[in-house]
Amino acid sequence: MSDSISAKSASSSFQTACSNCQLAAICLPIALETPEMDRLDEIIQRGRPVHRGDHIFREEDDFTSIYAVRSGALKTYAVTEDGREQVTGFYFPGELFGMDGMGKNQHTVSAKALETSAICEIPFNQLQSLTTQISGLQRNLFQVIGQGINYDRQLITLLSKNSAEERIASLLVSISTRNSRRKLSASSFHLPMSRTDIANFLGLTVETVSRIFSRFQKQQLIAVDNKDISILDLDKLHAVAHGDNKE
Amino acid sequence: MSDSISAKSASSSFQTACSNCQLAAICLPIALETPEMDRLDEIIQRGRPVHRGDHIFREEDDFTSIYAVRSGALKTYAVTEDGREQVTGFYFPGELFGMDGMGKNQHTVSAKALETSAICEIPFNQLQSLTTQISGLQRNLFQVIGQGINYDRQLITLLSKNSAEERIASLLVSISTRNSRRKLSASSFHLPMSRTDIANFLGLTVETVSRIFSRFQKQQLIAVDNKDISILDLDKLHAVAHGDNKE
DNA sequence: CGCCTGGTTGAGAATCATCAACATCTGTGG
DNA sequence: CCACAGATGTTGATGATTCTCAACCAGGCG
Repeated sequence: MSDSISAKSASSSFQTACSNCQLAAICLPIALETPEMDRLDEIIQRGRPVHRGDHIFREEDDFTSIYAVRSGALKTYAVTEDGREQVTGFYFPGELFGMDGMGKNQHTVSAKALETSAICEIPFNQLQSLTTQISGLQRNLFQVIGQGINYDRQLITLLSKNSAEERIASLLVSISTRNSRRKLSASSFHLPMSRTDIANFLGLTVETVSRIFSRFQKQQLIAVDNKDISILDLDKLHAVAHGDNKE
Repeated sequence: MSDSISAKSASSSFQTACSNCQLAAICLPIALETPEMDRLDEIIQRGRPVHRGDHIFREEDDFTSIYAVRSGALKTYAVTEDGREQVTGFYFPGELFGMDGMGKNQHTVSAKALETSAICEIPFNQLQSLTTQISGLQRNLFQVIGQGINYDRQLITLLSKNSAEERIASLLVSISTRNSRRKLSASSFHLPMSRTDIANFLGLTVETVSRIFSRFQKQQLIAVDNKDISILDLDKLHAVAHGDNKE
């Protein structure tokens, strides 16, 4: 069900103008007037839907654009020198990615669709010149970038300080929170990524992830049906995520 | 010795214009013409030297400026909900910090001097308006920010994938590399931060850090004299950092 | 139908944390 | 200038968490 939406409705779902897009408030946390929105709209390119496994860009590709997820989900990852993969992020509708390319004018990670997805491409040069014309847009852009930096910092703390249980609880809470920002269910959702991806992202092994999912289920925190997750006790899960469940 | 420099020479060392600053190439990786450099110079504020333990800014302070290290060293850190500290970075001369505030217009970390240091403050609003006037500066700014993002991503990978030995070797290699960019010795340097800070930054305990320093010393990779480090075998240390020393 | 990928579960091993004792360094006041 | 206290660093013994190796199960696709 979730991947039939974007595939078919090419002219409705995926050609929506920013001014009609329900995600605009998430992508662009400032209120733009309609004429300004339209100018932004003009530079945004909406490609055909990408399918599971397709790349939006690859490591070392030239950095030309940043991207927003319209529907679906994807991951970014880098390949370490010894050939292992490091998943650096999961992205859901309304979220921006691709800023990793700003530093060297080349992407430092690859972006791959986890399921059929629709993507908005925002050419960076054009966005940059728009920022000089639309007041507040530059500030806004810095802000969005800054949020990405803060998110990374949180991940660093998570990896550096938290146990496997805490990491996994945090991820579930994070997905739940992001879902509710998009007016979707905070308690029941489908994980688009594999256990391997989750493990990789959180710096754990698949086995550990699997075990902890089972443990959480036994503790009545969540119900797991393969990739379908129901959060049964969000408060307690939140407590586990923050390590304040022990005392 | 290292902390008597900036304390005394208020008018020479610490009032140097950007155009005379040997670090300019590191701070601002574009070549600016002299008149442009001077305009940048005008907005940059050079405060009095800060001393060990002084804060440059604190978590939740308003975000007004980004900063460059002129001399000395500092760390950024956040305090987690349960009151523990998470060190998020160490900064050496020529390096920029403070971008963490862009996301919310408030700093999300605190910045504290590890030793007597001189800091350049660059008011962000003024920098932003300069970017509209000096061609290439905006691009440059994005680039510097992007480098910060890439650095964070590397840290994420380090924390997620690497053993304690690999993390510590990586940190030593990183400091060595950054030293040589500043034309200082890549093989012999003074660590400005405590073992506790190192451990915290790398997601380890002090004991583990201490043990691994000893181990590296036994293996003739480094010589440790308290906070003075000599790298005896950089190649091998590099190999340890990348985990390709085992086979 | 059977293969192959992805996920689960178990047993044993390894790494790193914890607890504890002790050494060293710093700086402060007598 | 020395003595002492507190902070910082080192080392050892023990234990917990997580990884590794291995077997097994389930589902999707040719």
